[in-house]
Amino acid sequence: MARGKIEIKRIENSTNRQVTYSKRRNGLFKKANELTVLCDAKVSIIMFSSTNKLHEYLSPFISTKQVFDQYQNQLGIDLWQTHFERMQEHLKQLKDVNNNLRMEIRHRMGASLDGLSLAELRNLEEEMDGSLDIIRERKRHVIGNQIDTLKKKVRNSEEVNRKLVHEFDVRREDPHFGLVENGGSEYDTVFGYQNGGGARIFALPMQNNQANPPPQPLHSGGGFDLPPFALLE
Amino acid sequence: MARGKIEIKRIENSTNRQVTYSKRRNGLFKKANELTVLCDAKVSIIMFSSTNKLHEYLSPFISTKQVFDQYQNQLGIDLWQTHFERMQEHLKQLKDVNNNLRMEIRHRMGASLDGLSLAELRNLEEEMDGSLDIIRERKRHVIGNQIDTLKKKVRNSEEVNRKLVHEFDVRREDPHFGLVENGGSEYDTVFGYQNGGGARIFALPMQNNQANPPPQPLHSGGGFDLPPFALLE
DNA sequence: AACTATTTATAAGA
DNA sequence: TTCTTATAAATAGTT
Repeated sequence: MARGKIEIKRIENSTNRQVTYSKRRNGLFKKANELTVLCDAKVSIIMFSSTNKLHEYLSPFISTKQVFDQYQNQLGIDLWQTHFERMQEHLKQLKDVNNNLRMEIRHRMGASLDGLSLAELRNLEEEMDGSLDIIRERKRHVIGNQIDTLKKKVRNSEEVNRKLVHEFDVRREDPHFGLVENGGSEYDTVFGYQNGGGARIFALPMQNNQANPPPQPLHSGGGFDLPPFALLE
Repeated sequence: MARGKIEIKRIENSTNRQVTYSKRRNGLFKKANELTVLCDAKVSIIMFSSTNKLHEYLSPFISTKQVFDQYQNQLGIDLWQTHFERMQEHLKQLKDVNNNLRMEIRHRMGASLDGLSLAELRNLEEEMDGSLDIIRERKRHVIGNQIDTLKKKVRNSEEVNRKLVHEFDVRREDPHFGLVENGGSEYDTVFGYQNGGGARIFALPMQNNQANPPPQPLHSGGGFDLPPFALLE
């Protein structure tokens, strides 16, 4: 429209086309804006160049979403309808599955049995009978495990107790026991087992052998002043 | 832009505004179309007048939905995101519920019991035991009903049989029985009961009385030609 | 809706 | 890209 008329057909020169696109885009947006102001209208322009670059004009005080919602409203269409419908369908399916599952549970709880035929009732009974056997077996297994664990704990406890009683007896008969080098290591063994086994920590009845004074001071100030055989949590 | 410059601000005269809107809208759409052709671009213009009338321009060979999808793609946004997200959330919840229900059923089927504590196992066992009682009770009830129904059928059958035998006896003693007008209606009653009750169709155990020549001709054309005592499925 | 004086847009060139 | 400018196109106000 200047320096010569042009035919309205695709501009083959790519650079030219690009330039014209840019110029005319500005012109279009300017016109759109004038229209917005002069006529109090709402205008949304979305355009893509031949290289798919996006450009947008939007009248002030509105959003693209508003434009689109109003657009769909006035045309009475929903461009994303199928998408939503598919999700709705999915939701419905899940709800149905849900209801079926609930009904199955109800049956297994002995409720809503009115709709079941004799054959179905027999099936249900047999199946639940079998399941119950499995569950009882499992329960027995768990109980068995717990009993085993308790037995081990008891055995440990008895072992420790036995050794302590033995030490007690040895000392009573031999006041110089505390001087024997090997005496302590035995307790260490007990210790290690106790801790490594994850069992309760045992308050060691080790007398302070540092204070290893004259004849038999061991009993007076020794480790046996501790509360005897206390199991600490 | 002609016959005098105008200030770009809202046209207060409503008629004027309307006219200008119309003229400039045409101009805008024309420019948009030229741009589309010249530059091989895709343009979408959606506009609403001050009276909220909708007008749209769209380049050929594309759809408004395509424009919008591409628009959202390139901007990396989804204007309906929250809407979809809410549905997705709902879907997820339903799936979770579903999974929980399935797990509950699995437990009740004696599967996947490893995760259950002893207390839970005990609970499950007790509950299922109770449910099983209910189901067995129900089964007994259904069986009872069926037995009652069968008993009724048997009684009916016996009744029919008794009457037929009685008729047989009567006839044997009184060869002229067939001439009594009321004789047939009694059988109709029995017949009707049998069919209306949904029970098996009873092939009447009447011997082929055709071979009962001259004396009682009424029976020859009747319904008593059927094989004796056959129960039809 | 048509006309037209005038403004505005813009193609081509720099 | 931007500026310039001759010219085409758009359009405000009128009929």
